[in-house]
Formats: sequence, structure tokens, C-alpha cells
Amino acid sequence: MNIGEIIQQGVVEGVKRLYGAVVSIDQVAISTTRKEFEGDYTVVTFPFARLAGKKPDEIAQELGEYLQREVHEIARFNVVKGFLNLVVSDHFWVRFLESMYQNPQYGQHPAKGEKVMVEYSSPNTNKPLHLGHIRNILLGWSSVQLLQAAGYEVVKVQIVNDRGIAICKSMLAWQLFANGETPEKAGIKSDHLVGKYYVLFEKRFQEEYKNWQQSEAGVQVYAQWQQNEKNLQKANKWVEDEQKKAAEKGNDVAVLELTPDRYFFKEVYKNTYFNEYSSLGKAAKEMLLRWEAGDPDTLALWRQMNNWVYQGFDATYAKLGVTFDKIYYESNTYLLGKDTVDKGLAQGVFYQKEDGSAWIDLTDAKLDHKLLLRSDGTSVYMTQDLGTAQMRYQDFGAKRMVYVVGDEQNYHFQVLFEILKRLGEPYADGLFHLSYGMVDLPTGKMKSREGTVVDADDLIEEVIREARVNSEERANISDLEKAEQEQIIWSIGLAALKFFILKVQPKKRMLFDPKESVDMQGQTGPYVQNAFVRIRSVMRKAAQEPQAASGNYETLESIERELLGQVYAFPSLVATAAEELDPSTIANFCYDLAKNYHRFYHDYSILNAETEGAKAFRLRLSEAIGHTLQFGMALLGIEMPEKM
RNA sequence: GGUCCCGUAGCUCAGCUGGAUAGAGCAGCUGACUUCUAAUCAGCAGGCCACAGGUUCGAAUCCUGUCGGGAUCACCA
Repeated sequence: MNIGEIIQQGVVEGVKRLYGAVVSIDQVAISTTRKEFEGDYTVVTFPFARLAGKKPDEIAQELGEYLQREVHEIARFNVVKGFLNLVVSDHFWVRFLESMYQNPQYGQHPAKGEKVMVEYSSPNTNKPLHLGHIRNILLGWSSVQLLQAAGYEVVKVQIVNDRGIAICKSMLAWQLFANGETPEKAGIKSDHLVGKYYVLFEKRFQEEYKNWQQSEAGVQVYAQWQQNEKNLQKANKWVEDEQKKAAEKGNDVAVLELTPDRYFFKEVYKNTYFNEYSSLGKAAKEMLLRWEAGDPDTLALWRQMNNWVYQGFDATYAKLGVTFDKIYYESNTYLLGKDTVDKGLAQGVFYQKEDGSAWIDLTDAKLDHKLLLRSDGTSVYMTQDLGTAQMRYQDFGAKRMVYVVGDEQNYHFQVLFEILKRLGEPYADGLFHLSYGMVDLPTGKMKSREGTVVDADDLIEEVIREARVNSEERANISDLEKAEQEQIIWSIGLAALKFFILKVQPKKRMLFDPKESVDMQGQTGPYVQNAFVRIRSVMRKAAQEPQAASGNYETLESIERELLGQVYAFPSLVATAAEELDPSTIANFCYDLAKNYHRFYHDYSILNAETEGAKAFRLRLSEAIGHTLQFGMALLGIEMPEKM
């Protein structure tokens, strides 16, 4: 039983003894005491006022006396306006510290014997990873660590979208314009080479489209469309909105060509043009058909380009320090799920229209009807996801699955989970969509086709560069081996980046300011690392001393109690964070703990403490905090250097 | 239009299972390195917690509505 529960239990008994009233344990509101008052934990006595027929202050006083007498962990108490502040005995804290300060695994929960699968990253293979993937990857990796710490066995998977029109665009552009260029010849990272041709395809397509817009056919199509009053209104509204946006950002409205026909060609007609008129579009679609037909040359090109992309991805994953246990490829899974549809039809969960298409009616769950199989019998995205879920369950038997996917797919996953539930799948109740908000840039939304993305590799390079500059300025590690220096610089740079992204609640949309992301002071990863480095430095010095400090420590300083309270709360925080899959709580915890430690470190001497007892205590406290910080940051995928 | 998410300091974010005077960081201004690493610490300044109702002894937190921002609602993935 932890101290919070002991207090709650004591209050329940106290209320019963003193007032003859029965309250349940979860009716006892308990929180950590605010800094400005003396105490570790605070009991709110307002809810008992009616039961006891007394004023909160009186109750607090009487309960305080009772607890001090009956619960030996409680040393003293004070009452402020109905709040009962309890001081936990120094003995309790010292004993707690004894029990854990040498445990580097403090925070790890015992094995549950349950398996969880986590799917994350899940990129397309037509271009390199960007900032959005980084948020996904970091959230995924951190979720894996959290679940493991909570005692689950975790399987890490990703599903790679290696087929479809997007990769065909890259392939086609490479075929048409590359003259056999390879990553080696061009001297660029292999996934960036593929991305280069994807962008080139878009560029050429835009040129082609622009020409067509000025052709007779283009002019005519627009003329016809704008005859409809409503269409024109929409277009004008778009122009207005865009102008307003541009003005707010201080962009030059004149260069943006914000006219009604731009709206039409950009927002309305582009897909139709691509599908019906564009020669490039046509060629890409033909390539997709050849791929589906299994044409050997097309497949060979497809394999080559995909391999380039995988090589590049692997390098990026390695830099970020993440791994996968199994990779699924859509080229293998895109036909899956038809069995599931058959099963659903047989069960009467799905229904069929006259044209042969299969559907499910989810209107009673406020989710509308959903297509599961096209009338020609081919799969859609949903079909595929049903099949993959099934396949993964067969592969690993995990009754819980976590999908790390952006929040634009909230609806999709709501539907997917509802369907699996109705099919009565054994894992249906363990499905979780870890939904995260989009990453915005100060300049606006990221669009890969318009080149406004932040590339993952560039970003990592930038943050490492910044770490290097900072490190060289300080010269704290300049006497180390070059390789060791590099390792430290990498850990600092990555800490800055990872912490910056993970400290924000996943479901919130976040603004990514490149300048702030490379900050290494204040509420940042390196700040937390620095607290650890200070601890390690003290430990190294202490280890050199002839005899270990020992002796009793009588009265804890309030900052020491606060630190112990934080460390004490850590394991249950890990459990909650794992249950809610929210790494931000861990990031904020690590920051708060580091902040308090920095303050403690500044205000009190450890090695030159007043007494041997105080010294021994503070060394242990430091070691405990060191372990907690290291374990906590590892949950975020952040390493802690010995020196920095 | 339906559904879902978000709105807290100039900026980026905590706090949200209801509790005391709403917290950090950045940016701005002051100060502290002969001392265990100053990637640190201390201080100043900065708030109708979008708005309006409701529930409650008590609301940033729960409920309803309004406004603002975003996502989504394909025989695309």
C-alpha cells in the first residue's frame, strides 16, 4: 500500500471513529501539499462537513489529531482553511530512499504476461521521412517503452505503403528524366533521390497542367464551371479567405495569383485533369496497372526504388534510435480482408447491395454506412485494415493493438474498431488509436508537393550542429576522445529534438518552431540531461573518497522531501502514462524533477554537507534521482550522457 | 450541414478523475561562477483560463449554448 492509500484509509477510519459516518476510500480527496504550506500531502475536509455536522476547520483539526496518533507514518499536521496538511515522518522517507536508491530499474513494473502490438511510422515509399513522421516515430517508440515499463510484452510493427499511384509517380519521373541516376552516382541519400523524382513529377505535372489551362479545352472547362452561380461564389470566397490569410502572414498578395480560376484549377479540377487529360497522369496510371498485372520490368524498377527508400529510412531510424520487430508491406496485404468481409456477411453484420458491394450500417453508433468491398469485388482501405488486424492477431496473438496514426484518421479508426467489435474479434476491446495532431510550422501547413516540408534528416542534422556549437563553446568535454565527444553531442542534439516534440500532449496540434526546437536551455531535453550530468559528476567525486559517508540524517529539508515525494510518485505515473499512452506526462515529470534537483544542487552542498549523515543521505538521494531521470528519459527514447 | 478535437501570459506549452493566491520555459529587464559542471540558480514584469449560462460549499477543470481555429464525412490510401 502506498502512502496516499495509507492516508486515505486512515481518513476513512477516522471519519468513522470520530463521526460515525461511512465514506468510501475514493471519496477521500488527497493531493500533494502546495509549496507555500508545510506538509507532504493534503486532505480536503469540505466533503465531510455535512456528514460530521461540523465546520471543515474543526474536522481537519480532529482528523489531524487522529491521524497523527493512529498512523505512524504521519509525524505532524497543520490546518489551513479546511485543508489538512500532513507531514510524513522523516523515517518513512529515509526508509523509502534506502529501499530504492540502488535500483536502476526503479519505475519498471512486473511482467503482466500480456502482449501489446504497437504500429508506428508507417510511411509511404515515394519520398523521405519528414517532420510529421518524426512526431509519429517518437510517439510510437515512447509508447513502446512505456508499455514495456508497465509490464507488457511489446511487438513493434510498421506497415509500409509501398504501392499505389504515389510510388508510380516517382518511378515514372525517374524513368523519364533521371538518365539512370543512382544514389551513388548523384551522391545523395537514397530515399532523397526517390523523393527528388517525386517532386520532379509534380513539377512537370504542374507545368503541363498550366499549359493546358490556357489551351482551348482548359478555358472552356472553366467557362462552363463558372456559369454556375454557386461555383463562382465559392471561388470568390476562397479568393477572399486566401487574401486574408496571406495578408496576416505578411505575404505579398500580388504574387500569389489569387483569382477564381486558380481556385477552380487547384481545388476543384486537379484530380479530374490528372485522371482524364494529363499525359503524365495517364502514364502513371498505366504504370500502376502494369504493376498490378505483374509486369517484370515495372516490378524490377519498383523494387529498386523501394530498396533505395528502405536504405534511407533505415539510416534515419538508426539515427533516431528506433527499431521494428516486423514490417508489413501493403503490396502483400492489400488484398487481405475479403475473408473477413465474407465472414461478416455470413454473420449478418454486413449487408450487400444489388451491385454486389458490401457495406456495414453503423448509423446506430452515429457512424453512417461504410463500404467494405467495391462492386467489382476489390478491396478498399478499410478492407485491408480489417485483414491486417486479423493477420497480425494470427502472427502474434496480441489482444491489444495500438495504432499510432495522425488525427485526420480518427473517423477511420472509430469505424474500424466498431466493425471489429461487431465481428466479435477477441482483440476488439484492446484496440487503441494513438491519435496525434498535425505539426504546424510558423510559415503554415506542411505540404510535400509544394516543398514546404521539414525533412527528417535535415532536421536531425540541424539539431546536432547546434549541439556541437554549444558543446564547443563550453569545452566541458573537449578532453575526451573524438568518438566519445561525438556520441555525447548526438545524445544532446537528439534530446533537444525528442523532448521538444514529446513534451506536448499527443492529441494537441503543435507548432514546430525550428529555432525553439534547437534550444538547449530552459524546459528542454539537455536541461534534464544536465541535472543527470551533475549527479554523475558528484558520484564520481564521491567514489574517489577513501571511505563512504554514513550516519543518520535527522531532519529533512523541505526541498529534499519534495524531491523524495516526486521520486515516490514515479512508478504510478509510469503506469498511468502507459495506460493513456501519453509520453508528455513523463517528459513534464522529468523536467520538474530536474528543475527541483538543480535548485537543490544550487542551494545545498552534497559532498560538503554539514554532517556525515546529511552527506550520505544526499548522495543516496542524488543517486535515486539519477536513476529516475535516466529511466524516465529512456521512456522518451532519450539517452543520458555522463558528461556534457 | 453532421461528427470529433482544440482555445490558458507577447510566443510555445503544463495544470483538466472539481479544491487553497492559475504554473513553467522562451522573449524583455536585474543579479549570482576562486565552490559538487553557469546547458545552472535567484529576482522583476507579464492572465476577464475565448464568451455566456448552469451544477456545486468550491469550476481553468464537469454540463449546455455561442464564437473562433482545425480535422473528417470517397466504390482514395
